[in-house]
Amino acid sequence: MKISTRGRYAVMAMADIASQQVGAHSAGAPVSLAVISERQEIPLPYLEQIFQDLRKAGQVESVRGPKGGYRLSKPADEMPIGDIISSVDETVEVTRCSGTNVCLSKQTRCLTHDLWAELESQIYGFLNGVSLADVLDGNVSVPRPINIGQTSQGHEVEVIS
Amino acid sequence: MKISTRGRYAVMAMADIASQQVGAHSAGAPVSLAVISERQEIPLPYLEQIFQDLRKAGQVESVRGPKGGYRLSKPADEMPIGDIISSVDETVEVTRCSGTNVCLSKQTRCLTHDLWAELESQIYGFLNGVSLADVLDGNVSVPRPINIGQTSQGHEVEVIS
DNA sequence: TCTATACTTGACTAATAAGGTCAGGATTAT
DNA sequence: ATAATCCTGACCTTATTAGTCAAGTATAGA
Repeated sequence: MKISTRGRYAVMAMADIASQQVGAHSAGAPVSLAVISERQEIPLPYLEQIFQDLRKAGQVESVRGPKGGYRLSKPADEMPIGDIISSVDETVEVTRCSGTNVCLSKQTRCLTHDLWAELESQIYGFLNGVSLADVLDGNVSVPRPINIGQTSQGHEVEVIS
Repeated sequence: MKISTRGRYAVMAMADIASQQVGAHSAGAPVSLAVISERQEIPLPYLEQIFQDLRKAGQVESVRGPKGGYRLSKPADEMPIGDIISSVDETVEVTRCSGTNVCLSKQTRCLTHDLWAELESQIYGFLNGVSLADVLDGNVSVPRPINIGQTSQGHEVEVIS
């Protein structure tokens, strides 16, 4: 399992823009892709591609012409990382019998299905619980789920303190 | 981001074996790959490949010859899904400057690094908190992290009850 | 002992997706 | 005008995934 460069680059670039903006305001001079490309070491044409997705998803606003560039469409603390990634990365893929196709019988195959669905939900939950501002503040770690319910005997969830 | 078929197939196959075993015992007749292949609709030669990994990682024991097959090396409730996936899937990949190479300067680029590291940790945490027995029992959903600490202003973590 | 059933090994191939490039066009500040 | 930008879509190259193949080796049972 791995994270695509598109998703990573998108977050890096958005963080770059956010770091250029004064305070939490989304105003200020737009940041050009040429500059981001150089600072973050991302190929310019690839960035252009990625920013089309971000723009279409409403994450950024573009300003054309000289001195143009992009700025965030919202303050960084109202911008969950999950939204950024969803904008450029097509969803988290899961199983064969996924999506609309609901499995009728509770067979082994589809029991595992629930597992992937829950994993997907966990990932989205995490990514949507972290904002771009959190990333800039280095404020990213999240308390581990507390084990309220039953776990099968013998298998303990490790809680890191 | 997506889950490879290797990882999925491994869990499906392990769940298949576990479902054939009486109770939580790891004893009982070994299950042949031919049977798993048919039940789970996984190509036999591909399964053979996957099971070599599982065996080398100590997740299963093999019995050769007629009436042979594989059985779990441990009771299903002592077998975290994370271990199964790690056995066949090489690790969760993260960033460019990952692994041993620690970033010295706290630049934008490496701030995002912390994010991916934490995501990885979350994923492993989830997968290791669910056992094969949990999957068979349909007992997979996990309480959402409780928001103890500070969140940046304006962005609220949604808690599903 | 023979044979069929199974696991074992490792090289090979085909399909897909990821990652990135290119050529040009549209807009606008100066 | 012109240069700096964004905008669009097709294209290419490479790595990975997914799967195949061709040989083995071990062993239960007739």
